[in-house]
Amino acid sequence: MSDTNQLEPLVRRWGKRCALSDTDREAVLGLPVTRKSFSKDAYMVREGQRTTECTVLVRGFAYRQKLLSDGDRQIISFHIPSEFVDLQNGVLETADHNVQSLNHCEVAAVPRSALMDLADAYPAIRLAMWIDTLIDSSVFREWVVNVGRRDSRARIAHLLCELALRLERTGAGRDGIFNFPLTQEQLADATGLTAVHTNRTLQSLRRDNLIQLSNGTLRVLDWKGLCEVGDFDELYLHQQI
Amino acid sequence: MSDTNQLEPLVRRWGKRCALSDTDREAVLGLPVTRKSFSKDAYMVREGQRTTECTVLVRGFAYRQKLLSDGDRQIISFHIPSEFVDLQNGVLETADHNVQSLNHCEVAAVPRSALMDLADAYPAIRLAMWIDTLIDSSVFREWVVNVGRRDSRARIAHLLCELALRLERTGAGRDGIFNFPLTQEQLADATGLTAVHTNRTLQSLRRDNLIQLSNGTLRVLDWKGLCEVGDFDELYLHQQI
DNA sequence: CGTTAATTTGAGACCATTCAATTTCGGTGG
DNA sequence: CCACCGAAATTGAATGGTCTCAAATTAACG
Repeated sequence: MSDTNQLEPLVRRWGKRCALSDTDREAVLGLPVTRKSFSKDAYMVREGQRTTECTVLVRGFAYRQKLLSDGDRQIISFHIPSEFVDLQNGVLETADHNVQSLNHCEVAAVPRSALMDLADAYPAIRLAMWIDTLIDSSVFREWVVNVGRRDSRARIAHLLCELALRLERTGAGRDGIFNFPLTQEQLADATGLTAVHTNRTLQSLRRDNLIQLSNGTLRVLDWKGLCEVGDFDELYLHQQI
Repeated sequence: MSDTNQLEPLVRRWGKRCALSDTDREAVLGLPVTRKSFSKDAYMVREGQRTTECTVLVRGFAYRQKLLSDGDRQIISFHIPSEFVDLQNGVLETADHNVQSLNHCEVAAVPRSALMDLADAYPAIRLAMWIDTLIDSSVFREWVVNVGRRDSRARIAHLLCELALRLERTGAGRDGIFNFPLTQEQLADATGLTAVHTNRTLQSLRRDNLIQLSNGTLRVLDWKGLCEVGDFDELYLHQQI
């Protein structure tokens, strides 16, 4: 874990999607990176900031959020290791939202210019990057639907389906059991509900033997049932596997 | 209007953002396009479809939407002339949502392969395309916030602010007066409300002398006031002008 | 083992929904 | 030009899902 390249998981993930040549691979692994760690709830990116680098999550979870003028918060996405938390900041000049660590995080920060030079020089990498941002975009669209048109049970169920599937696909869980460090308040901020109602909704899902959730562990007891309740269709994740 | 190139508005819009050389410009204008028209409420793209082309809106309005299993609809974005309604379909294999015309539309359809070849050959154009998709993405994020955390007055006000600003920026309105063909049901589907409550909310905004809205015409009477109510900050549109 | 964060519970209030009926608007044909 | 029609907008009243506010319980952590 220690001295292997921080960007190895990224290359592995991209490699599943696009055919990467050895040259491509080495170009990515040769990127200048700064290792950083963030303690729980730290700000990794702030809205309004000029963009100077992009951040690959190596260990831990992160989330994007926006604050309203009245202090309310809406979480916009969650991120797991091997994902960029702010790839759009390689292209856009100003960050339009905040990124926070969910727990202790290790990241690799890549200077914006180096990343863009890489994209210009390597078509396959550029494509992988573009696809990353486009899948992000698709997830945001699904979240608009989730908070816009689903009731509380469906919202929570849908979010759990998404996270469970993404965790499983990256090997971060087995048999429907996952390390799941989200608080109920964070689940609430991601689904547009209050923490209190999120609590009652989780109880309702537990009562129906769809999930177990406690001590930072999520157990999906009934995947089909949970998908049903959450109106979940994984098409939007574009996981061509 | 008739025989000038359909893609002229697209080139003009991109030119404001990135420096395009004459070669760039001509390359775009030389794209093979199919002109199509759609009558009101026609489907331009369907979820699940294999992607074969991308569509530039030349005249009329369009919107993206997803349907839930119970038939409910969530509108995800609106589009005005000179914008692609589905640029991500140049890269992703499968459409993950529907696109519908709002009124009579004229569009230019560009084959996916031609568009991607262009992107590979012309760095400036590729960047313009990437930025387009990234701004889309930023708008989706803001919509997550809008439907997730704002009350009905703020949701409607915010949506009106966004559309008014985008229309004004493309020269499709002056002095806060816009051609605005959205029905209240469509406003409702975009904000996650019911048509009935949207109606009452609009009345409330009218009562406060913030807007007039009737006969397909929107008049913004108090821009600052409307921004205030909608908690609107245009940063997310990334309009570097 | 104390202290704070996170979860859970209860009761009442409220914003938005539902359902149904009515009115207005826009377009069409006689 | 008026009568007609369906779509869109408007209104009312009752219902309900979610919120608010507070307090109590449990879990996490140094």
